[in-house]
Amino acid sequence: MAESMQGLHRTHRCGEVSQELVGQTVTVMGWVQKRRNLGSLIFIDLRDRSGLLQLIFDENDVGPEGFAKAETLRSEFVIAAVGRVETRSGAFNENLKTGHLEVRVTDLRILSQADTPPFPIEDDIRTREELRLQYRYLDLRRPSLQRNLMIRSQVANLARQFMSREGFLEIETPMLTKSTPEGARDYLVPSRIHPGAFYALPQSPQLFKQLLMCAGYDRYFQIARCFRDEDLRADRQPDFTQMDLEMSFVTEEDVMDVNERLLQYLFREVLGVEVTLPIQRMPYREAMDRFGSDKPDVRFGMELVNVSELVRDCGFGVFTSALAAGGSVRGINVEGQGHMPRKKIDALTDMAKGMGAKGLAYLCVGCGENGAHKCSFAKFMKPEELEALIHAMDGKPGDLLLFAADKDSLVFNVLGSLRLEMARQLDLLKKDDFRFLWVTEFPLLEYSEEEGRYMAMHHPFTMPVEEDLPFLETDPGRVRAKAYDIVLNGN
RNA sequence: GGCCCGAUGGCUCAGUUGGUUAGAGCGCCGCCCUGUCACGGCGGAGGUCGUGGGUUCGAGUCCCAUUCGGGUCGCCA
Repeated sequence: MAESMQGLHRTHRCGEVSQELVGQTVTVMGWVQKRRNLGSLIFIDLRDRSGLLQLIFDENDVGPEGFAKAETLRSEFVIAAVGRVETRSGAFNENLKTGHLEVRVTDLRILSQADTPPFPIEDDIRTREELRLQYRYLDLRRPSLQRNLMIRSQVANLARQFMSREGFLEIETPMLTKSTPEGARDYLVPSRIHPGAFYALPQSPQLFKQLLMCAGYDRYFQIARCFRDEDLRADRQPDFTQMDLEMSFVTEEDVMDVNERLLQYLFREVLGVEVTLPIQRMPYREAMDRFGSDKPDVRFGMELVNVSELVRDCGFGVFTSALAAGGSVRGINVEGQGHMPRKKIDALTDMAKGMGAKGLAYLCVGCGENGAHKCSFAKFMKPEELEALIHAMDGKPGDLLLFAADKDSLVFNVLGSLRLEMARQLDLLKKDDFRFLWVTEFPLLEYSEEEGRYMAMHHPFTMPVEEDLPFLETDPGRVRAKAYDIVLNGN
């Protein structure tokens, strides 16, 4: 039997009950997180989006009827409680914002009873996602999810303030549109008026923002929903939100500057993290050479080393044939991991093979008997060639050197992924370390083996770098674009 | 779409070479408890082992099919 909240008015959220309110009467409403029944004393942790607050029920304060009602409280009951704020007379709970306080309840109403939830409403649960989604309204009660959506709201709010100060207009663009030739597949919506015809949902507001610039709106931004009809990944949604902006009469520098200052502002206001400007820049070519990725995680080193020239004439066929085919041989030095068990190295090899590599060459510096090297290809190389290789990799005794030999794109992919995998295994990725990076000078075009022609690497709305214009006809793959991406910790 | 993995009480999992009555922790229910906050104590309920078929004296366990889910690759600025 649910009771009405008639006549009651909430005075505070749970997390807002503070020291200054001690002695005052408050009215709080929320969900029962936890009940601790000690017989003639009942403690309830009350939850709302602001946090937890302990309620105490004593028959002397709440009366026999109220106490009997309190005894029926269970997880996720929605209740209203009136009572006096007190400093706890028992031990404090230092894990709680309100851990020194409690509310001694004088009036309790059960606004809604609840079934036992199918999974606990708390953080760090291991319940499978399918079940959480089935009970989405329960999952969304969990503090970490509430925090995510609250931060998102805060970010949107701050971004609007910032962009407005910078002279940007927030303009909404259509959802039901014609297909735009971007990389992904469009979502289609059938048209009622034109049978057989379809609207496309926008993959981005790309065309519209360019129209707005043509029309003289000068600076535009939008917190834009985008739709891409591709298969999902753990970190990929078919519809997502992006901060979209466009500016007239500006250079790349101006665009990067606004973006940098926006990020700095958001990180400062939301996380209290100070991002130092300007953000480091790195050409695409360098990012690939050093990190094997166009979105490098620069929180740690383990950079790729090109050893192609060193091994060009060595006796190891895997290396020489890859070079003969126009590829390269590159390596990474996983410092101090030379004694990694063979099984784990094999797992890395399998990972490389999964990405299309034929194998993975390894060298454990000085980890064999009597300080010899443990190495998958030592027998194909002269000792001095091996030493030169170790020297080039800056290998010290106890280091693990991993080599990939193939065409460049594959070598980058394999070593870039192994680099990240090793960093994960060695716990090198600190969560509170924020390393921004601009990757610049992306290639304009990329050769598609599937299509048998050059295609736009990012999207077809990118201006080529002026000095590369002569290569557009002769060597299209060489043309750089005025395209730049900002990367944070490899994302 | 290819390949790999999984499905056992409400949740998360264990279950040996096929062999008595399928277990654990948490949760849930009841009784007791005035300072708990992972409360504590005692007692209890709850599972046709995803579905269908097969092998066998006997299947949670082996085989086939199927459904659902996850990962990965393809795909995706």
